This record gives sequence, structure tokens and C-alpha cells, in this order.
Amino acid sequence: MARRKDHPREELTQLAVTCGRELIIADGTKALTARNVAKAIGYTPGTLYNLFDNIEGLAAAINCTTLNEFAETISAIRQRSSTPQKQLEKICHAYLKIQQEQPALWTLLFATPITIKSDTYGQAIHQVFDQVVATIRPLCGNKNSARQDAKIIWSTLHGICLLQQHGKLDVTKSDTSAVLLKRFLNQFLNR
Amino acid sequence: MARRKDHPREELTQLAVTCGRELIIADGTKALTARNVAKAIGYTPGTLYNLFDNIEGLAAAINCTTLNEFAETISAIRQRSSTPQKQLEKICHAYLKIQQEQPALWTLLFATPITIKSDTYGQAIHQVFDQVVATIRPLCGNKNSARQDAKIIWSTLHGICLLQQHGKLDVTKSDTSAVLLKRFLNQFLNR
DNA sequence: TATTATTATTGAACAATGTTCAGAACGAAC
DNA sequence: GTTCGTTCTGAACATTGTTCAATAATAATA
Repeated sequence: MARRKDHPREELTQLAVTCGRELIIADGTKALTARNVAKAIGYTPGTLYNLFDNIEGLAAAINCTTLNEFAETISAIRQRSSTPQKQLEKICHAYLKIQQEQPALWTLLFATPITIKSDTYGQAIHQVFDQVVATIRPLCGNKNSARQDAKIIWSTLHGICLLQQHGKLDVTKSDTSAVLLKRFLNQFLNR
Repeated sequence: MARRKDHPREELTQLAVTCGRELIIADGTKALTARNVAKAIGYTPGTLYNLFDNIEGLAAAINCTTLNEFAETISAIRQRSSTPQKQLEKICHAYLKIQQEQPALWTLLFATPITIKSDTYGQAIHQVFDQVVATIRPLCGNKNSARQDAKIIWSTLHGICLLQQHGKLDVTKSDTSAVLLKRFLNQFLNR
């Protein structure tokens, strides 16, 4: 039996998140099973249910780390880049990059239904989204329309990546997600 | 035992699709299980695997009917409405309407990963999508940009509905999917 | 130090899922 | 009536998530 307090609870939770993440990166979202994760952290399935309400709780925790990383990336972009427009473009491309480089993590985050009710999760999303709103604000008239525009841009990013993922609708060389994004931003912002 | 040829194969397939659809409408996508459908059509689970490769095959068949209905709706809109712009608006609202009135069917169609490889499925999608392209074409310069714009609009519709579904990012009364759609179309098309 | 209390962990169990397949039931053909 | 080819069954298997009484390990206490 694993020794008690080999890992304090907080550390064990973090370990589960890390191992779950690696399982997903290695073998896709379907690899995130209770038994797989338990084995990876050297415990039995039951222990996971001391750490999370259910397996969705673990998924949500993994998504939070992805979101936090993205929030960091955005923060760096906003500090470095010059104009709001340039910042926005880079943020959008950073979004696309997540899907390109970590498709499985992106899938868990944005293409897997998470029906959980968690403040932490909502906060993690807003740490990303609110920065998008703030970046757009100078490009819009008032605060309200900035939120709306942010939601629209966010939605479009989502949708473009979903098209990309399914390989449907011939997202071929000429219509890559980057091309679609560029066209969208041009037409949507230059008005 | 159910009698042989009580239903010819084609009819039985259709029955499974219809019953599966009703199960989904009644109890959500999670109700689409092999045993549930088998029970509903008065057969045993094994029989379903004579009709479909796997349960995803049934899901795909159900999605095809949803897509075909949508294609019909679009066709009617294009015949009745006046300008291409007006047509496009109505098509987009018809998309939103599917999610509003049949959320579970919409979820199966657009928010559930279907990894199947089927010509029929691809055709059904294109029967919808190609009409969107055709509608947009008069609003664009050339054919290529029409396809790109159609993909962008399609993506945005997707994304807006996903926001709506998750209830994330405060899609409140003031920022309904209809409001976001209107703003998007205005800014994206009136350039 | 010995005993008790607390807590973490196990591991076996349950229900529900998709899926397979040998064999039974059936209709048709001869 | 016998045979043949389908269709359908229903029991099985593997995997899921999830629970929970029992147990082992530590902490607290006498």
C-alpha cells in the first residue's frame, strides 16, 4: 500500500493533474480514465475520488492548467506587442497554436462537454477571456460592445479550430485556420 | 423472437434512426445507447450491429437526417427570400433555431466528436454548406473568397452556439446568440 | 510505551457501456 | 421434408465510472 502522507493532499492532486495531462498528450483524451491515472500516480482508483468529485473534476483541473498557461501567454503578448490590433492578432494566433501543438489538450478544453459547476474553472476562463476583452476595448467604442466583440472573436476561433480538427469542409492548404483567421480579423475589425 | 423480415433491412435501419432520434430528444445524447435503441425498436443489441458498424454509425445516420432537414430549410429560405443578404441572415437564424428548439440534436450534430469515415455523412454536410457558399457568392468577389467567408460564418455560428450551450462567458439577456450573430454579420459583411 | 482515534488507501464490488459471436429460429428453395 | 442461407438472439467479455466496508498507517492520548 502506498504510504500515508507520501504526498500531502495538495501535492497528490497536482500529481494527478500532471500525470493526467501527460496521458492525454501521449494517447489522447480517451486515455484519461480513472484506472490509468491511478496507475500513473501509483495509487488505486478509489484514491482519485478523495481528490476529485468525479473524473470530470480531474478533467476540469487539467483544463485549468491549460487555461492558466494560456493566460500567461496572453499576458506576455500584451506586455510586449505594440498596438492593440497587433496584440489581438498574436493572441488569436496563440490560440491556434495551442490546437496545433497540443491538439489533445485543446480537445479536452474546448471540444469536450464539461458539465461541472466550479468557481475555479470559471475564474480560469475569465483570466483568459477578460484579457481578450481588455485588448479589444481600445478598438471599440464602449465597454459593452467590447465584450460582445470578444465573444464573437472567441466563438470564431473555436469554430475554426473545430473545422480544422474534424478535417471537414476541406480545410486544405489554401484555407488553413491561419488564413481563415486573418481574413476574419481583417473584415471584422477594419470597418 | 422478432420475426424475420418483420422489417426489411432498409426499413429497420430507418426505424433505428427514428427511435434513436426520439430517445435523444427525450433524454439527451447520453440516452443513445445500444440497449436503449434496441429496446425501442423491439430487437436486441446484437441486431443493431447488423445495421451499423458501431454506435457512432447510428449517431452519424441520425445526424444525416438532421442535416437533410436543415438543407431543406435552407432551400426553402433561398427560394422565398429576396436579397442574398436577407437569405444569409435567415439561414443563420435557422441554424440558431435548431439549437434552441432541438438542443440535444444540435449537440449530437455539432458538439459530439464523430470520428467516422463516411461518404454519406460528408455529402449531407455539403448539401448544407454548399448552399451557404452559393448564397454568399453574390456578396463576395470571387468563388474562393466565398468559400472562405462561408467557413468563417459557419465557424462563428458554431462557436456562438457552443457559448450558449455551456452558459459560459455570461451569454445573458443582453448578449443572446441572436444579438451576437447580428453584430457579427453587420461587421463582417458591411465592409 | 501501549492504547486509542483518525485518516488515507485499498481492492473488491456494482452498474452501465460497447461489442462479439456461436447457435437458435426462421423463411425460402428444392 | 430436407436443406440452405439469413436474421436475430442472448449470453458473454472488456472497459468504463463509482462506491464503500475493511484495513493499514499515522497521530493523539493515557
